Amino acid sequence: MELGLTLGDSSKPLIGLMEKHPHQTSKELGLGFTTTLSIGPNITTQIDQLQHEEQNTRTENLHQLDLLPQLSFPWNPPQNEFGVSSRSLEVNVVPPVTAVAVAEDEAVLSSSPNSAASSFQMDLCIYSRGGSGGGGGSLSGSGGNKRDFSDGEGYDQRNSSRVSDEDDNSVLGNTRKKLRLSKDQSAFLEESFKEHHTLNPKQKLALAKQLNLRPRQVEVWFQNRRARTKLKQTEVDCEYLKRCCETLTEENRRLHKELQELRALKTSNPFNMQLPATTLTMCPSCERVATNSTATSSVTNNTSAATINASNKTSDDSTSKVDIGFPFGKSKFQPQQHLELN
DNA sequence: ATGGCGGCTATGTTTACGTCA
DNA sequence: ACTGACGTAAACATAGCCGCC
Repeated sequence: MELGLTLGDSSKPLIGLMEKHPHQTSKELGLGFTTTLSIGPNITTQIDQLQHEEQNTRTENLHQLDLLPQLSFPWNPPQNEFGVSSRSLEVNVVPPVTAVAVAEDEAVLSSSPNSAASSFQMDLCIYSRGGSGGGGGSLSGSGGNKRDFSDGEGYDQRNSSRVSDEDDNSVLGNTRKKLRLSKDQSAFLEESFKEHHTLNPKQKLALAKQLNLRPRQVEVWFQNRRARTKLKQTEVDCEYLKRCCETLTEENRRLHKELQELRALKTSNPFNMQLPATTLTMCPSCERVATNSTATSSVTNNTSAATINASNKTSDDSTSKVDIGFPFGKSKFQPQQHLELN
């Protein structure tokens, strides 16, 4: 049984839900049981890896490593006079005026009537969204949004797209033009995302420069990427828990059935129940009495004939009763010692 | 100590775009 | 070729947290 995450985030194939929600009870998570589950022989290794990686991640976060300059990607674009990659990207190339603005760290747009920026401002008039803050660049309609695009990024996008769409003469009014990132750009961002899931401002600027994008675009891409990763991980977790639940239900059903059979056997032929004492074991973790077949083996051992301690020869129910009911809620119970799913 | 401010992230929503029947 | 449904991803909106002053 293999559960994998395939969204370019293979570094974290499986994250235990409990680890991710250390302060939430299983009930809050909607699980209805408190267990640490183990599926497949590799789960411990995976968790160890994840813990190790998480530690690394924490270390990264603590030191805020600026890894970008050291990154070596399949292609390392040469720089043009703007300090911007001159590699030709198929789409979404920021026009020179925007590139300059990026290179100058989102410089305030020139108001010179003859400059390219002036036409840019004209485009702003076309593309400013109605009722969203006006031409000042602020998109905070309700005052709750403190991000007011003071760097003008949000409008660069419309400008660049407008320039690229001038040929088709499409007047889009209040609609925003959205451009797909090129494969190279996406791949580069993915590589960077593998290195670190968040960017500090320096890294953001460096990435934007290298990819010929605006810092805001890089920022948004990382936001969306994190969201996608989380969504995917949630789906994986849900599927994982669903399978665990199914397995545990089946195990519970099987054990109840086994218990019934034992009781029936005991009732019908009490003298044949005198069996060696060694067949009864105590689970070291949950301190519950269990038979050998369940305490040391796997749930796949369906045909095991559970035995009852021979010391209970008297057939006294109070002493010979074997509680095989699944011990949900036992805090010490660690199913990974009992369950192995194939 | 406290409040305002700016920067950041997480999360949810909107919307443009690509694909496919 | 055209079209509508649908999925995806870029962009946006909002709330909350944190550090700084």
